[in-house]
Amino acid sequence: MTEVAQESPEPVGRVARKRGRRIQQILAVAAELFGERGYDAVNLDDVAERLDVTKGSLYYYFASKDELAAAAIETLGSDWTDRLERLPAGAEGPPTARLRALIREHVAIAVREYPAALRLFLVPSTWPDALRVRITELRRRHDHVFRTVLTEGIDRGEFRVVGLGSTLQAMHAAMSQAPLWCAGLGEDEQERALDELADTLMKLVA
Amino acid sequence: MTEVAQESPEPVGRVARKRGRRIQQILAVAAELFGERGYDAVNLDDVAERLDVTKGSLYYYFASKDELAAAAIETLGSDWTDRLERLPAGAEGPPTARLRALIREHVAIAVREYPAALRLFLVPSTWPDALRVRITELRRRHDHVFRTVLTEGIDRGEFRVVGLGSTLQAMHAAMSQAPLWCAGLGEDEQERALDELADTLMKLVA
DNA sequence: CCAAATATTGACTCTCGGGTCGAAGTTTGC
DNA sequence: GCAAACTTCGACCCGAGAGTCAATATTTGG
Repeated sequence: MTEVAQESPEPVGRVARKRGRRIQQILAVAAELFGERGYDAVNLDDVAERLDVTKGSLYYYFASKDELAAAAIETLGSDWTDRLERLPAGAEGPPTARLRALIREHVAIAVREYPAALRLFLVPSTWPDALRVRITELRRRHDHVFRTVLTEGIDRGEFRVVGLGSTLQAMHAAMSQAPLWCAGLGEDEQERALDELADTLMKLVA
Repeated sequence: MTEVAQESPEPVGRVARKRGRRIQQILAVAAELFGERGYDAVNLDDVAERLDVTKGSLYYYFASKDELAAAAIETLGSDWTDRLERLPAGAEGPPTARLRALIREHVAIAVREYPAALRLFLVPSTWPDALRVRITELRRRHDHVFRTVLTEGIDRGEFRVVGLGSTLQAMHAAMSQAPLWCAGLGEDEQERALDELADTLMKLVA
């Protein structure tokens, strides 16, 4: 269901691996474009062209635009979410330090390596229904990471929040829009901007 | 340039007024749809259908989809922005009270009466170039309102912020996503949610 | 080296939706 | 009541882009 159009009795030889690599190449390009432009504005000829291939080839691997987009979002989003979940910052130590590091690293990674991914969260309604479900799931996972640290900090008395919901909502919102905010800044300015943003968001739990 | 397709030597009689009303009706529907779905996903047949009219009629008043969308955004956005700029909360009094009221009222109005408008700010890149300019201008005006109160509060020593930029960015981001957050809540819950959000955002300047 | 499996092509179809326009219907002002 | 102005209709054109497919090229394993 996740990616390939044809389902074969999965022969795991050289061939299958090559096929897998090709799919990864396609997904990488697709993810970039879908993230940049949104669903409607991407056309498959463009995707194909970037791969020096024709549209027909895409349909050899994916049954439809929807399926390609779904798979692309899947990789884009889950790579990124996996990474968030495994951030050492999220692991242990006092909640204050953890949260600060979590915010800072998460945003840095997002802005640098997945500038497109955050778009997914901004206007879910522009994506086909099937994709929205996946997006919601990803969002839930992100939420969970931050919620965990937050509740722990609150329990320990390190954090004082007005409300868990609004705090999470404000944090996610601000982080989602960070790439937009950072767009057009130089390396250093960007670093400083992200530091500032992280510090600002920490005030929400101060 | 703003709205009508044909430019006449503006006869300001009954006819012109009627025409004006019709245009307003069209814009109201268009604004709602464009705000809800974004530019691409709206098709003019849908807009026409909601008005119990055919597409041809729309083209009698507007030269193109772009122009209709531009005019729709114009009304949607400028009504809303005018209102923000004129909020009594923004006028005088101690910055703390003003900012809190400003946030609270602004979000309430946005969620209740302009649920679609905020979408404009979320992903500007999905709109045609001409519209992006207008959107940017609106955003600037919103920014200005909050920036004014913030700087005053800082000068007076009432506010302590990490940085003006990141504070504004975080506030705008959170407010922009409020409708998404409030979607599906009942009247009362919504009120409480918005109160909570406003209080949470006040922590950014505490 | 050859046949079978795999991958790619490019020309094709088809639908959707923006945009046009002359004819028909309605309103206005005299 | 009637001509002129204004408004609406709906059939039509057209380009863009999703999706198809038989033919062709390439790779693989024996």
